[in-house]
Amino acid sequence: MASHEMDARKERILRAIIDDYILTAMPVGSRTISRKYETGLSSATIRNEMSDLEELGYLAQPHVSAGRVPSLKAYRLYVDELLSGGALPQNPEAREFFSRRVRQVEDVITSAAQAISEFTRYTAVVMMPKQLELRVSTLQLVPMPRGAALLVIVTDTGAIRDTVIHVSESLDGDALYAISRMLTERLQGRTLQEVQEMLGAYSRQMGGDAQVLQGIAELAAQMARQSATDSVTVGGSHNILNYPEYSDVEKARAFLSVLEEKEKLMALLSGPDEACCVRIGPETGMPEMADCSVVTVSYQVGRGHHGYVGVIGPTRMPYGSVLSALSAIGGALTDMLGE
Amino acid sequence: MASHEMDARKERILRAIIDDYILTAMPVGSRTISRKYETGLSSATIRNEMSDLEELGYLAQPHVSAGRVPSLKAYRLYVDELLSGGALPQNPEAREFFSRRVRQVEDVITSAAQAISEFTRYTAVVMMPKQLELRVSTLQLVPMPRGAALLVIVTDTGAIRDTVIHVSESLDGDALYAISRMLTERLQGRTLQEVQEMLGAYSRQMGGDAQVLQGIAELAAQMARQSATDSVTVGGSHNILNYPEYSDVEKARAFLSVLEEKEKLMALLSGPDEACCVRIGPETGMPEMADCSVVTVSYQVGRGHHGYVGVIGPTRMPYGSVLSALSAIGGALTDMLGE
DNA sequence: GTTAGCACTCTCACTCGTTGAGTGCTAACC
DNA sequence: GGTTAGCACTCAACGAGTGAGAGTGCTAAC
Repeated sequence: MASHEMDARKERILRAIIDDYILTAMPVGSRTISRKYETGLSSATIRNEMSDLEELGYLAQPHVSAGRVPSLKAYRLYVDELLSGGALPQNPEAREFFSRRVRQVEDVITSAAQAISEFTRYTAVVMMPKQLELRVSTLQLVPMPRGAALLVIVTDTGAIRDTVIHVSESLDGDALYAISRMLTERLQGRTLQEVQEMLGAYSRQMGGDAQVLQGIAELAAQMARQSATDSVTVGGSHNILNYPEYSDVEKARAFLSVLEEKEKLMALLSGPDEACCVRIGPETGMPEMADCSVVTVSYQVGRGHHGYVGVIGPTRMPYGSVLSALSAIGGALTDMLGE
Repeated sequence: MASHEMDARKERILRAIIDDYILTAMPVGSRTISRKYETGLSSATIRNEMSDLEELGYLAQPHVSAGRVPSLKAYRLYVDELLSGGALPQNPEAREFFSRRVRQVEDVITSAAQAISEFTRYTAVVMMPKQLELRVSTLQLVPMPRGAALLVIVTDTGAIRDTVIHVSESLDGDALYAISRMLTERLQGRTLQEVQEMLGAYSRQMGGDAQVLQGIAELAAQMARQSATDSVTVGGSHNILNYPEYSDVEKARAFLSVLEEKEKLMALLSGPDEACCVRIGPETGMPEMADCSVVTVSYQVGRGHHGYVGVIGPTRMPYGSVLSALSAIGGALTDMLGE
């Protein structure tokens, strides 16, 4: 049974089949391999090898007289080789794609998702870990025309959130600054939860500026809510329509509807502790994604926390280039958010 | 030839056909009308009327033994009646859908697009008119941890933009406020263009805070760029997959790719001076949208300027409910942005 | 003016050959 | 023993042919 073990030639052939299938999305025949890929072997020999590879579980036939299609096990092997091969191919291009305006953490995340999806032509997902116990660092009111003011809350982690509130028209910039100072002094270092609680007490003391206090309370509540849950962003969701495996509208719709369920998305992305992770088909642990692959790369944000950037697409995916694009963006995110 | 003119009964039948077609997307037969809609007429009579309606150009037959399908002319009549019928049906629900967080103009726009698409289940597009000559109202630096500061620019129209810049760690909140005051004093009332020009001069005078000035210049440039062009946002783009007319992936892709071209989108939306506008098929003036309809409602923003909210979908569309949803959101937008 | 009845048309779904790609196997070859 | 040529075989994809069903148009009766 010597021929039923993997050898170098089998691996070469298998790789050629995977490459061709990734390219064409069509079952690959023995003739194709012997001609398009310079193996120096005839189609008959390739056929024998393919037959062995099928028995080994690396190939499958959609039907008897079609070519072969790589199995999940084949993708797994391919990816493992890719990952064990040490450093991923660098990809400065991908990084270049990601040089957008950067406003606050959320913007970084969405730009990253956009950049990845544009670059890879797949659907990109970026996830931010939840941040509990956010503490207020600064609280400031910026004057706006017509009795409005922009309330800005900055946390110790650098998260920014703001909202427009109405204030008495008699308050000028200096007055607003004085209020800001006072508020910052009292609220600095408090968690968002504490802020909400404290405002109840204050509102009795200083009835006049109830509007301001209410605005703060609302914004703090909103920030707390948002930061307490992991947040996740999708980019390029309709890129899947470019791939023949989704030429059935129903499939495309099923795919897109999963993307709208944040919980599922997060389940898809998070989990692994490794820097890179490729989950193929059922490995995603989600039945409805049984013929998709998820490639994720983690990035550092703050001390020890980490988020994930990922790509979701058909199992037939150029894992190498996707991984290198992802790790480029992951690196950029670590640089920007890691400190 | 009396029977070849439109009469009340023909209109009633036509309306029933349109309603049924909007509901089912299937050619409507005479029997269906005589049974599902309480006309008190037999299918044969309906058939005669349908034949007349076809001759009048309101109906078409995909093939001889299929039912009838409303023509563009029929939709046009239907919509015209709807519009001339005076006030649109109010739609408080739609307005409720649109009660989200509101940060700055852009956020309002995107929330509006989201709300409309979620409510109507069609693709929504919202457009903001360009705002030239934006003048600085306030400019403020908000302290952030670790030598960073949030630079906020507020314009006279209430547009807000911010960015994180690096500043000397020695500057505390009061120092930043002092700088903010100084900057506001000098730049208030200037247009964004002027601000950019003036900063060149300043940077020579006060070398120390070159970073701050550069940050301002960049942000001003960005604001100017963004506000000088009309901006447009899409929501619920993949809602079209819900409709059988797009069960062909190629059509869906063509549709989605138009949505990505901002210029085309703007051409689709803008134009009419009326408050409501329904363009059916070729009336959109865009060949690739020949079997889509575009429904737009305008809203006021600032003095005289107006933007548009719209829905894009198949010609078979419940124009009535779409219009009322749009005008509800349009009203809300006018309230929020109009002043 | 309205309706019942009937012949007619055309799509849709299904079946049935035909075609062609690709395999598996065997026998010859190096 | 490994490699290759040749050939029979299989099965999806395509096209033509067929029957059923939906819906019409027309005519004649009410």
